[in-house]
Amino acid sequence: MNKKTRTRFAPSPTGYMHIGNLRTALYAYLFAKAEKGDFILRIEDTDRARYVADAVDFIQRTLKLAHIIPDEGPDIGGEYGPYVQSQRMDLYRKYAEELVEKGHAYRCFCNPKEKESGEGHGGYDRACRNLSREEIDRHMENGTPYVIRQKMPLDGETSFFDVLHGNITIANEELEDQVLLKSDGMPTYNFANVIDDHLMKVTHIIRGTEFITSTPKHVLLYKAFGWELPAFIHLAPVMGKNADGSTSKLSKRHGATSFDDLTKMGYLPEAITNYVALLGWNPKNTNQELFSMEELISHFSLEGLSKSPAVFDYDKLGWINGEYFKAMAEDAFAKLARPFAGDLPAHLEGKWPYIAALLKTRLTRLDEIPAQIAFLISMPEFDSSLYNNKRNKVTPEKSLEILPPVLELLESVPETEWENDILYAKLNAHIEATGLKKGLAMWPIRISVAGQSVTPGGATELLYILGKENSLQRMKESLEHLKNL
RNA sequence: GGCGCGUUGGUCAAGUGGUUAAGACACCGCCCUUUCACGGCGGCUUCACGGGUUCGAAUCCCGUACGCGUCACCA
Repeated sequence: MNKKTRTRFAPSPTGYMHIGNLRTALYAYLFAKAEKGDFILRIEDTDRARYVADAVDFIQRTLKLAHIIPDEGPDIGGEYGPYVQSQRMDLYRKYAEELVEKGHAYRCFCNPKEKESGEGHGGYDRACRNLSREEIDRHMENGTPYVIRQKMPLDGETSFFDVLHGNITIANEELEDQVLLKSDGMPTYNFANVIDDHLMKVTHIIRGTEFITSTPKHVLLYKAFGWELPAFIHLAPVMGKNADGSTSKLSKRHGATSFDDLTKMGYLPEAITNYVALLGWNPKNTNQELFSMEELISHFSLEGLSKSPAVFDYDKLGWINGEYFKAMAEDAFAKLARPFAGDLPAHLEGKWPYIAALLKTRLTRLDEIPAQIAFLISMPEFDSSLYNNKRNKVTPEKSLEILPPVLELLESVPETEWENDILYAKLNAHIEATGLKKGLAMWPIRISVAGQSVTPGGATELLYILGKENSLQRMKESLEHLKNL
């Protein structure tokens, strides 16, 4: 029987879930679940200087929102805890000492500030490899601060197999004697990572491509301990598009790049996850693009991962988000969208479900709502050129003929019958009686009450939303403007 | 600069020696239509370049260019 698949997401606590990190977490999660394995969350907080309070909490909340659920982690526990590296310091020291004992590492008492500039890795660090027993003891007795460095082979090469990239080989002389244990007793990423992945029985390491060149160092560590190597999967970065058309690794200057930012703009967590999954991965044997988390899991495979960078595209995210809106039930959408509409006058508040239904198929994200409904709250200034419409052969002059009788008709409609269907039926009857084209008559009506050419909903829908009094008032004022041309 | 990784349309991408080189977003056009949207139909634009190998190459090999990563007591 094969070993149970175990993957992990190992962020440092920065209080910010970059979309690239989220994607890494998602792939690790999807793979683990596709293989019926475990996904674990581990916090890599070994850099005291960069620690951000509450960041762990933030990470957990974000993963939960994105439906990426760890099987083991800081708040969940598990067999291989603790899952926060700062709580595992004794472990790292023990293993570092073991390496020193075996001759794969050594204490280095050099002060980095003394490092000669421009000499590459050949200078200060390796000198300590040859310290005599007496010199080491003397330093220890004096309490000289030290770090533990990995003793790299000086020749030969180290290679490893990457699932995406195949065999990768790097000459050992390129590898410097990296620090394993810092002078404050904390391990470095490159050390803690190996220890924890082994101890936590991680079988597949899924992480960013920035770690590809340090992987040989990790491999050497595994070998020094005599541990079995996990599988490596190095993901290409997520890029952002720059103003000049070039691309670079997605960062804040490209706009919203955190999961949090995106949800605040009105992208659904499910839509974000769906889109992000497709940014660098494609399912085999299907052109499907809309996936629930369950479908993502059932379709996921490492073969679908792309090894070249992918550019984050807000247009496509918007399309997917829109598809999610369309798939929603009307009442659920109305409820979800309401907070984005801001304060509404009472007469609009009551009609929110109706308004939301019209908005549902027209949105790419929820924060577009205020701009879409602003005209309902107050009549915009508009130019009479809006009465021109070539398809329906409408002109301002024509409108001036059409509007007065319509106004008269609408005034006769009782408040109680002021509903879309009734209004439509009455207007339609009038239109047929006068021999007008439907589009020709509806256009000026809509413009006269909306003051803009593009609106959510047609003429009668807007009349209904605005209400009789408001509609007629707007129409009268518009008519006055038209007469004064 | 050394080393490593990458390169199919504007973007995401399928493709694993023989295809009219899928599909999606965006864009454009048409249809539908009480505007827009939705929906339907159609169009535009691609294998970075140069050499090989082969009957045949987007697919294999070698260069070149470009991009990215890395060279920390950061992860």
